[in-house]
Amino acid sequence: MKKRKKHAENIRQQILEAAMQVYTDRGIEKTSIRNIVEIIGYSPAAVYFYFKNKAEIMFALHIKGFTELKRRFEVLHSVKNPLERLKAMGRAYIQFSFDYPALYDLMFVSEYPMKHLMEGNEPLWRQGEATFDELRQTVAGCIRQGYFPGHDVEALSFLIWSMVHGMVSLHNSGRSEKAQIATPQDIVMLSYGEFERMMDRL
Amino acid sequence: MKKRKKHAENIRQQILEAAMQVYTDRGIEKTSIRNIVEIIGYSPAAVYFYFKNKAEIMFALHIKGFTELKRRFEVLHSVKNPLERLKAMGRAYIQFSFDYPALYDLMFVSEYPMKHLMEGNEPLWRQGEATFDELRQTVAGCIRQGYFPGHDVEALSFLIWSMVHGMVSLHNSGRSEKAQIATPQDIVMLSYGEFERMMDRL
DNA sequence: GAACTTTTTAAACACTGTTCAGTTTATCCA
DNA sequence: TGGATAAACTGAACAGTGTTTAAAAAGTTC
Repeated sequence: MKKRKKHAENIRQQILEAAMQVYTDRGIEKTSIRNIVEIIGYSPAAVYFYFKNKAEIMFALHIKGFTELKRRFEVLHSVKNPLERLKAMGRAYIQFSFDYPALYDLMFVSEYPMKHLMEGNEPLWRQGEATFDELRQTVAGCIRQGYFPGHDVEALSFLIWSMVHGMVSLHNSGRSEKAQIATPQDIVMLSYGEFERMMDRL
Repeated sequence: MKKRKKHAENIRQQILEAAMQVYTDRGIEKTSIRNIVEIIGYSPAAVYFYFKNKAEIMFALHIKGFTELKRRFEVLHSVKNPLERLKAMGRAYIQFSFDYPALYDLMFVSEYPMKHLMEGNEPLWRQGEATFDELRQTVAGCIRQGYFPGHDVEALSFLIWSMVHGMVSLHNSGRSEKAQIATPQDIVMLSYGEFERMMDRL
């Protein structure tokens, strides 16, 4: 019967929803198997029928993050000028990190999802690669239209990603408070503005 | 008697040395109080006579990292041209992260040391601020000599720090493997080279 | 209704950071 | 030197963690 499969998938989703709830509301420290299952009224051992281990749960959560980020990027396909689209992607990326700081951490900082990948046979970070490819395509588009002369697509793409990730993760971990201008979020936006102007003159 | 104080300081250092050993050799996961004290033959409860909690131990460890980084930066004071010094600082920063990946994580990624700061009365991240100020001074020197016209010292400094931190932390967490050129370390060095050329034309 | 399979759980294991009531050890003063 | 006082240290426990295992409950099939 396929009712079984449907039920199993249902419980799986319930576990993930509860996990997401605990994780975003109470943080990584409080995200324990026992705290997750108490929401849906199951025993701790039950989750091991649906997931291999905690790393797989965290991995599944990090995929949900990528789904949302991808959605935000797709809207920007309407921006035809590749440089403008590139800038907008950066702003969208930063805004995503402001909206979902915990999720961002899971996607781009935490060891947990990567740990799960290493446990598998092929350590391919598909979600990360797809997102990076979106960036790479846009940078390639810029170069095709004459922007960034003399720069390498691969290295430049990684540079741009590192740029925004660096700002966002320093801010996220409470390490951006030393710049004396305005709020910590502002230093991120201001510095990104500086970077946009850098790109203009690249 | 001051023999007491000396003894106490001695044990404190022994704990920190053992902690550093476990942390760098076996990773953050295995860095437990019990694993630390078994090296020096003490009971787990003993460390709470010398440290408030584990966060304080990790904080002390992260300071040792800053001491080494500062040492590497100080050598570069001999480089008189500020732009050249800035570039060299970036390379030194990256090299430091390659040499001590676990320590780097503690200094610029991990929540642990920041948690300890929050527990204190004044959450001032002195080590981070001092290092950032070194960067700020160099950037200011560049601007004084006519480099980076029209750019803001504060925002540009944060941008540069974010740039190298982003590359390094993405690489450190195993998320830089998607670029198809050479080894993961190479993509960091290549992208940084790209950034150096960007700065030249800023 | 019996046989069989899928799902769920209670209980335990080996860990973790931390606390607390004692015990041992060292220092000080008479 | 002996006894009081303070410092240093420990064993045992608490509450928590991820995970495994055997057994029980529930659902499906004949």
